[in-house]
Amino acid sequence: MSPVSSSRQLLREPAPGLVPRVVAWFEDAARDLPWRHADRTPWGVLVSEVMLQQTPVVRVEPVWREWLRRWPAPADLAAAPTADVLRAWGRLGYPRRALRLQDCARAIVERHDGTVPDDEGALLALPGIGEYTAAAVRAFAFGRRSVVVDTNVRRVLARTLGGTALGAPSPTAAERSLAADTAPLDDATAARWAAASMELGAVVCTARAPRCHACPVADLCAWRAAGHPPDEHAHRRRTQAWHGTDRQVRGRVMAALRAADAPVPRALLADSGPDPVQVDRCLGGLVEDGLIEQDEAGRFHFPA
DNA sequence: AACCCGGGGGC
DNA sequence: GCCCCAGGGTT
Repeated sequence: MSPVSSSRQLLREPAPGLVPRVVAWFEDAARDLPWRHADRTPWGVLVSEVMLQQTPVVRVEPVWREWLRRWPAPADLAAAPTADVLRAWGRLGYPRRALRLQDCARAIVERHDGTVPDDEGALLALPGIGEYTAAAVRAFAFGRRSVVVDTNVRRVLARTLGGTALGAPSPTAAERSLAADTAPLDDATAARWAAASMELGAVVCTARAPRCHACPVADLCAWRAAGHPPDEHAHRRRTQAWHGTDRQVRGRVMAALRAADAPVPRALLADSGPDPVQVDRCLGGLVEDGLIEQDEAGRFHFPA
């Protein structure tokens, strides 16, 4: 590296040492996850990223394995009965993701000849692929530079560089800018940094009980240096209600249909919630979302 | 920007 | 019981 590019790098880098040390730590500490194996495919990476949206790794892994066994390529999922797709999704949660993943597979077949695109714009245009997932697929499937800003990266940067316990309640332009400035310029290192910073947040720099003693950059962490001040946005974070909500009722309906091998009459779904009006509202919503259908006899089932 | 959308496990 | 989790889509 020339002196000129070296000084540029140093000036650009918010905290000298952060990136190389986290990347070096990752070389040893990386969890052995199937979508990281050498024989991974872009499709497998994409599927993992969609499943990992709001669902922890330990619950995704077995479903991912079975999923890739059954539908190893986008064309396979595109051709599958939607009922099979929703059953295979199981209890990962947010089942609309399963519908979007199948729509995504169909779009890949139609627009890209069955091959996962490596272009960020093309990825973003696919159903269920947002800013984070497009960047992640580019980095992890294709080894390309992209700025990955997930909840882990936001927390790691907030702590090490910002000196705060957590990021803002929702991602800000300042956070994206900081992440962009932190990401190395070359493809290979940027892709490693993306994976490494996420991993650090997932297993060491965790939200609840961070393991600072095991952190490769504890000595340069601004949050640790400041004495671990509490989250200044705590009063603004709303924890989502669960008991008695439509989401809980919808989940019970989906679980009942997964357990059934034939269309289910409305009467057998009554215990999905205490309030019949709410149950009907949720059934209507699930139909609206394309997650369930109603036959001539009024019984509910998954789409064919 | 705010809201909706599952489900489970750690503490 | 509370909080968090490799977010996306809609309004």
